[in-house]
Amino acid sequence: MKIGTLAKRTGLSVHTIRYYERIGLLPRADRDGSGQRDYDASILIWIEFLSRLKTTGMPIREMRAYADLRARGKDTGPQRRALLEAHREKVRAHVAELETCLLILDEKISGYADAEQRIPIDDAEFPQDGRNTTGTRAAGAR
Amino acid sequence: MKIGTLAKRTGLSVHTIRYYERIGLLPRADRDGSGQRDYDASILIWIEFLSRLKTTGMPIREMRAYADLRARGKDTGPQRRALLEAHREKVRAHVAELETCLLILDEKISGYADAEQRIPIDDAEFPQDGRNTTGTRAAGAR
DNA sequence: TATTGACCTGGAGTGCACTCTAACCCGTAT
DNA sequence: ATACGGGTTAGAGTGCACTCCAGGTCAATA
Repeated sequence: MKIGTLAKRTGLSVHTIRYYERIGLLPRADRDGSGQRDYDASILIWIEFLSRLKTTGMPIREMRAYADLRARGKDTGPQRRALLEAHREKVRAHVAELETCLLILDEKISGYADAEQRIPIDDAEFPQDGRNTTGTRAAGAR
Repeated sequence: MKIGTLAKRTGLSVHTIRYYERIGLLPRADRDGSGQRDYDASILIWIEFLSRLKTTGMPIREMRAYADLRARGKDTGPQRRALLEAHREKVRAHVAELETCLLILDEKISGYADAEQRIPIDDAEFPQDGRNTTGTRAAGAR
């Protein structure tokens, strides 16, 4: 598989794929006869996992640390596990924080909803912005 | 309250507070006799809310849009509400994504844990290369 | 009086994670 | 034969969100 295909399959740009290789997130790719990168399907799994790490907010330098351990292969299992466990805790903490923020957002939104309730469509007395309040008699007040 | 105090109370740096004012996230602060910013306690609530938005991943330009609506005051309630509702959906979606990632992390970590289980402390023998050939019995030959 | 520490401004610098450019090469289709 | 649609490199540029610096003012303390 060539780099363009890989890009399509992963959602990364070809630029990003080359960038990831340059910084060591992806292993140096095999080349075909004319020097072009030729990927094995197995790379898809690795990239997908990297994307998960990215989604969960892991910075690139940490992904690189993980990638480096993986490249060293044997005996680095415990370290990789420790790294992922530490990361998992951070993600859990972040999720908890987000849940709290969601509650606060809910409250704030309810506050606005209530305000809209208390002052019905009736606030036609600030016409200037022309917010067409749902088309209900545009020719109204004033 | 002066900027240093506010910084301490909010966890922002004084640099950041001035930066936020410059870009319009914070209202222009009142000044005391000698031109120094003098904050009213009410700013704490606004900053706390901004921090929530930030925690939930809202980019600064969007916080600014919200701050601008707020500054315009009257009649912008519905727009502010819409903005927050849209944001809330993004946050919910992100949380869901994180939950999925957590499951995958769990699996990955279990995988490493299992591997450590299968090869106890016994692998003090470093078989130099190649795939472990797991046969190193040590524990339960499987 | 001199020093200290906190404040002020405009503007430069930083780190991250891409993203793009210039100038090149290669194989296929018209 | 040449145009095109890929690929290659080193290196420059971008956008975000700060973060810091130089050079200054001001009030209080040693």
